Amino acid sequence: MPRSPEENGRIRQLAKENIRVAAIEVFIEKGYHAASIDDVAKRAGISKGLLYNYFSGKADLLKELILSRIEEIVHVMEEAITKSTPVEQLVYIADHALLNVQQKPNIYRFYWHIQTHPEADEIVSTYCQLLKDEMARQFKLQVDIFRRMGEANPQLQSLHFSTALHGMMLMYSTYPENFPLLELKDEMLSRFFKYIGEES
Amino acid sequence: MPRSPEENGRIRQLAKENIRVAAIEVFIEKGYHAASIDDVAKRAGISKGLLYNYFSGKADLLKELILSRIEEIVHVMEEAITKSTPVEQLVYIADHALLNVQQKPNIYRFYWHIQTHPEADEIVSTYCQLLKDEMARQFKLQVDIFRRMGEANPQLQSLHFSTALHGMMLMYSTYPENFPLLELKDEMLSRFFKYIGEES
Amino acid sequence: MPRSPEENGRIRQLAKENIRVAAIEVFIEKGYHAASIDDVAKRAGISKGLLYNYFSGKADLLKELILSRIEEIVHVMEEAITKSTPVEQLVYIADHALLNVQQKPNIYRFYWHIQTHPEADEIVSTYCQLLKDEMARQFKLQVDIFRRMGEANPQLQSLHFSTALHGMMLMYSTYPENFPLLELKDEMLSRFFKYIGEES
Amino acid sequence: MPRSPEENGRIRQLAKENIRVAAIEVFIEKGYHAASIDDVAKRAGISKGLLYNYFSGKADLLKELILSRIEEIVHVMEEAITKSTPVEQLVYIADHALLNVQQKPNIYRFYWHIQTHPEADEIVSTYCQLLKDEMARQFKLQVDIFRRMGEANPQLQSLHFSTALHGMMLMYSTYPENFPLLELKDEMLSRFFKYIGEES
DNA sequence: AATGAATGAGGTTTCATTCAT
DNA sequence: TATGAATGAAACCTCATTCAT
Repeated sequence: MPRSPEENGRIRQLAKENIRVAAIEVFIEKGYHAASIDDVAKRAGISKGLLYNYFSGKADLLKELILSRIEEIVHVMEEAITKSTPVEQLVYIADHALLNVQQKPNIYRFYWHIQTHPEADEIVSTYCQLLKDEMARQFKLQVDIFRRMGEANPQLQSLHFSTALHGMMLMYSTYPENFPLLELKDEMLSRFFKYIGEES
Repeated sequence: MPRSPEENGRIRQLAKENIRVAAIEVFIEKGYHAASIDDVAKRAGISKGLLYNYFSGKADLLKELILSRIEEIVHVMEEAITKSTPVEQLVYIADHALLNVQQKPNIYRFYWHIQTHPEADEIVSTYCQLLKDEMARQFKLQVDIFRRMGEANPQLQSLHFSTALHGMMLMYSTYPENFPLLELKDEMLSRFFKYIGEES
Repeated sequence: MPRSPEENGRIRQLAKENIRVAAIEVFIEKGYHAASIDDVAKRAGISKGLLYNYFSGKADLLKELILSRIEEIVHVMEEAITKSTPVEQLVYIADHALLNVQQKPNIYRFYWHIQTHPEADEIVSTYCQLLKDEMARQFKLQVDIFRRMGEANPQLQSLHFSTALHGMMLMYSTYPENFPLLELKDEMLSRFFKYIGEES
Repeated sequence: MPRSPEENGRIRQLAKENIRVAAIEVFIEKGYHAASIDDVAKRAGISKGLLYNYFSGKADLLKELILSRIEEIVHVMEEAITKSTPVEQLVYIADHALLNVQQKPNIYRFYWHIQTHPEADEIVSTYCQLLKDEMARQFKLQVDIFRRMGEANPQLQSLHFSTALHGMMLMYSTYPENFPLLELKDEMLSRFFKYIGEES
């Protein structure tokens, strides 16, 4: 008696998730290019063949990871703009970004790594561009926040804010030991808002 | 009439430099992993075999590039500390860093990429660590500069300065189009030093 | 209410026939080697697993197709010898062969292809040999027909007849466009029998 | 001291020829699709890698074989039309074709095999088409010969001639044992020309 | 010093076949 | 009877590296 289609669908979803988790682990450890499909399959505890049942290749695997990443990014911004004041919105963005890099520095590092890599592979290139585009879109929203704060040059302020944030994230993810992330955040926010955030 | 040993050494150095230049070009275009030795040799206008005469392998090539990079970094700091005041020293550091990323964004990008994911073997990993170590050493020197400025928390200020700088460099090298690098630098420096740099 | 054994057998036969039809279609389109079991199963509208319920593998599938082909060939000759005169018998053979290649040039092509290159394993090779043997047996029967016509060298005449026929079939199946199959047949038959066939 | 470019060129030509010979042997034995690159390399006594140094893949290998085949075909027709009378020209064509199939039945079989195969591979498809095209072009030249003989329907006569010839070649190459090739040829030529060829 | 022919390990991908359900 | 998830062997291809010349 065959499995029901729903049961099969469930199995597929679990298997794909399992592979995605394995893939990001391996990609983080070895880098996307140095990682082999076999590495990923072994980590996921399955055969290479099965991996190809779910993903059409290494590029497809990366594509799906990037799409997930994009969703996360979108989600954060959506949450941020529900806050009531511009300052709170920016603080939320900063908090979230730093919390994220603190909890998973390697993931932040990995996506930046991917984004800074010259890409021979058409498909990967395309999806990396999507990620860049989404970050650009998010940046525009952040400019709006600064505009609502009445800044004279919201574009520049927003850029300043983002570079400061990414600078921290980058350095934290590269040198996570003894990095005074919270102090630095407070320092930065106080410079921006003459105000010291007391939240997490 | 055989060449003198010194002459031979000089020729050898020129040949190696030629290959190094070709290598970084190719690595930047394709990425270290995707670049082939043959690509590098062709770019340098020599045969694969001859390349192996100068470098013991692909990893060795990358190693030497990293060592060159370290030398550059050391050199910049050495220049910086010849300036007479701490502010001038920091301004020199910032100017130099930004000028550098502006002229060769891909080189900055490439080394950061390499540094955050030593995709190659053990030996490259070791030399990447050297690069990190050098950057850490340089950071300590920068802390001293801030200390000489009489800052209460020179460590934090220095970190703040570096993160801001690297944030800019990172974002500029990723999105070079329409990036107001100089404006942003002025904005940053003015916040740091209540002062707007009028240099280059 | 369980089905009777006969009913089961009949259903099984229908299922196998369905798969056979799908298989020859796919084999003709992609070639035996390039065709996948999954292609065949999809074309038949069933799952891979079920296909293995009816056929023990890809080679077995081809084997059964060859056996069907042999049956067809036997059948044609059986029909032919019911005709009353040798000439009618030969005309029937020629008509049938050419009608067949005209309607299904690809099938003729496929079996000739298979026969001239048993690309598969031992077992398929064996069954290809059966097909060759059957064609040899049929050839002998055709020699008898020529003998009954009183030909001095029936063997040679029969061979001449067959080569002419297969030459036409081969060329028609390879270049089906604008091929004057019927004219050519008339030309050939008239040379053989001083007679022009007026049938379809 | 490096080899001179000419020496290298010579080595390359020898190596390519060696591989071509190995390839056609293996393709004949196993069929193009069932043959693996490794089979060919082993037969040629070289590594897979070297094979890829000379040919960009299996399809490229076949391409070159087909191009050689086309050259041969062109050459035969060029020779034929140097003969003084149409009959001599046709006799030359027939003799040459049959001599060829007699000496290398497998090669004739192989190229027909290739030509009758549905081809997924774009490049192979293209070059097979070239072969077909060349055969079509040659056919036109043959029609001219029949026209010069004053035939009422040279097109049909030429087609008849070709189908008869290919029929023989096909059957001989499939059943080489005890095949009365020469007798059959004489039979055919005498029917065409009321004349029995006394040559080779 | 200089070449590129040659190797072989390792990577990606496909697919016939098995098997739990 | 029926499904498709799962396997693994084998195919194609690339490229760092070696070596005869």
